[in-house]
Amino acid sequence: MHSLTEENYLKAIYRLSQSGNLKISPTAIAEEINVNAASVVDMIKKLKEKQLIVYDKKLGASLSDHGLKIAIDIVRKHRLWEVFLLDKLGYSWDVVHEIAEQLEHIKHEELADRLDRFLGNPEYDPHGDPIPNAKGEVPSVANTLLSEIEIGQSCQLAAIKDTSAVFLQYLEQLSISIGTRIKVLEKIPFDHSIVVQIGKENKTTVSKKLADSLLVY
Amino acid sequence: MHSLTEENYLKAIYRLSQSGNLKISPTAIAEEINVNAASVVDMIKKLKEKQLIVYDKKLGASLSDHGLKIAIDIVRKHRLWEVFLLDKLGYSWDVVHEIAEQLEHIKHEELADRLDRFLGNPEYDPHGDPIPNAKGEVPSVANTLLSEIEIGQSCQLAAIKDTSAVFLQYLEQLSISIGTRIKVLEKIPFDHSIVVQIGKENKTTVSKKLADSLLVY
DNA sequence: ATATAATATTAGGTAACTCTAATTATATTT
DNA sequence: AAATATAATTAGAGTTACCTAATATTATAT
Repeated sequence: MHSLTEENYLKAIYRLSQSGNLKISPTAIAEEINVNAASVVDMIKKLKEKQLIVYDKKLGASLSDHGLKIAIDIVRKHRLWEVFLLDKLGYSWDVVHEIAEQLEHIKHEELADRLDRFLGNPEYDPHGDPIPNAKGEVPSVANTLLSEIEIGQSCQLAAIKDTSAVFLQYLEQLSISIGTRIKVLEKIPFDHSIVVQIGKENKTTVSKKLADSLLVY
Repeated sequence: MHSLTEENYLKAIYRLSQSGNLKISPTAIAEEINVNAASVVDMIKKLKEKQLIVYDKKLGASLSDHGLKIAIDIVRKHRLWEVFLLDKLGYSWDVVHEIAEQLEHIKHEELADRLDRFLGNPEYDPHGDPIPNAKGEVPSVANTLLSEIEIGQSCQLAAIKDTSAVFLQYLEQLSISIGTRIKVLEKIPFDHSIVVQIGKENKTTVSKKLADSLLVY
């Protein structure tokens, strides 16, 4: 069996690889989970011995088949619990993540499947992230940023690239949630700010940084 | 903050005191949570320093006000999660306990209250144990054993005193669950076995040991 | 190509929780 | 009351996961 800490390292490596990180270095992992790089080196050694990852100083770390399976399983549970907390317990977007960080480590073979069925087999979590199915297959995901949408075009929010509380609270303030229709009205050359219309609301200006955190289709 | 391990020790002390244990000794705690008595002595020292328990070699351990509050909170969460697992996820009686052992340690102020509301504010868990409310008040509980019921009398199962899988599976086999009506038909002097009628079924003989594990009203 | 900066690694240590074995204290028998 | 059994405690050590500080390696810039 693998410990909670091991699971968190595997998840971190998975997330880094998903966000297109070419080389997953000890420092990158250290930043991801807020530990010292020296600790990461220790854990890399351990996970390598357990054959959950492959590590090469040049190429960085990557998950083995077994490691990937575990990581996807954690992510699946994390996202299912998020749906539960939001849909069933009425939690708000921005709190859900930290509780799911704890719930994802609850162990029981049937648990994820039962939860999945209970929630109506959702494909995406409250942040728009795809929920892997029981086989570990991951639904496809939008890969266009709001910042890439042309002037005059409309799109819908599919997912977000940041889950920090400040970010989620700001989205709430802007009345933006998954599925919200956004029309790009103008792009400011000076700082790449974008003037948008959110749903049926009046127009607002959002920063490049925000537009780079929103995935749309 | 208190660790998962500390919570488990507090819960153990609470459970021992609830089951009418006069003196809660290191050995008693050690047996309750399957650790070595020497480890318990260490932890007692720690919990005493944190003022979560009071300990006296003669009188044994007991919870302080603060310790009691924490213990009741854990028990509350444990039992609410049990209801969730049984009612919502369709788990069977005998599995529910071990998963709730993990879930009870999930931390978030509002969690227990939200779960409670979602489940419809249940007063008893699947084993018939009372669920403390948000204020820490514990609903009253039956305290008559099936073995104490007179011949000819009927009663209903209120709660059980054992949560082991073998016990729960045997109950299931006998079609006994919380609320089941049981009539005492005969008592065998030789070994104190009891002949009972379970619900509308034919009569069955159950051992003294079983009759001592069933709380009725 | 060398100096400088950044990263990776090793060495040594700490905290939490566990254990076994040895010791001391308390009960129970005889 | 002495002998014996049981329980409580202390001492010493192991494991996991973390840290800091020192060193080695690799990349970047001049």
